[in-house]
Amino acid sequence: MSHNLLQPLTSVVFHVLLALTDGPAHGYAVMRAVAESAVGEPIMGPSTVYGALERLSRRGLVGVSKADKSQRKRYTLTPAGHQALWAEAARIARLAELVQARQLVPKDGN
Amino acid sequence: MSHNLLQPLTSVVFHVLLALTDGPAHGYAVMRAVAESAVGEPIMGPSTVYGALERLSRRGLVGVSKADKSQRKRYTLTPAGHQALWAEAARIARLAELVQARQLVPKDGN
DNA sequence: TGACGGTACTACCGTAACTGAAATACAGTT
DNA sequence: AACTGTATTTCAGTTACGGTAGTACCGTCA
Repeated sequence: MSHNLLQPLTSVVFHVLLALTDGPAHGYAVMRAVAESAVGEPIMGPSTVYGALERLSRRGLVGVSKADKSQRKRYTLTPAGHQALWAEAARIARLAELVQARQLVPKDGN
Repeated sequence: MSHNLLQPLTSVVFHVLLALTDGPAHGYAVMRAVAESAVGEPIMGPSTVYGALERLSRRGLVGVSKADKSQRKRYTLTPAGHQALWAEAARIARLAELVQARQLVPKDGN
């Protein structure tokens, strides 16, 4: 139960959460992971990724903690975050099916 | 060629374009189709759907024409719109694969 | 005929989210 | 000391979404 009212996730948010499934990481590492998993989509600058991380922590989908004495922060996927990502994955799977059902073709030429 | 810089599409936009693959329709019909294909997602009111239609027509992804003497408008999927939907479908398929690769599980219990 | 419900669209406004550009800071190399 | 790469922050701008509400037209049924 408890339908997250956070659906659907935006692209940045999705990629950020996905990146954190590999384990905790600091922002810059998340940024690189996102850049990698979001190839083909418009490039997301620092403000986009860090902004998403901040909003996600406010919502409790990721946890933050100061890593060491450095300026770094450590971001972790919370259970709620994992759950939200899972829900989004399910949504995406549904969309993929919808598309299949329409037998969409890639616009003749090209 | 000509990578649409419109990626990724928002949920409303996706569902609106998808609805129009069945052929031209007027706004209210699109609204109902969207409500149907977007079950599980937060309900989209008139302003959301009509707003999306307006933005899409400005971008040339849908065409508009006054249907008959009534207040109705007829919305059509343009080639560009079809192409954008196709691109989004491809993106979604990629995301689905990404998720699979992580072997994401639905949060133990539940 | 006049109230009512369903169709069809429009207007307005607040808010949250994204994005670009740029600044800061620190570490290691050359 | 200059430079490159890591790591984060700030700020300002735009857009889009979503709520609420209002207009208008049509058929029907009492």
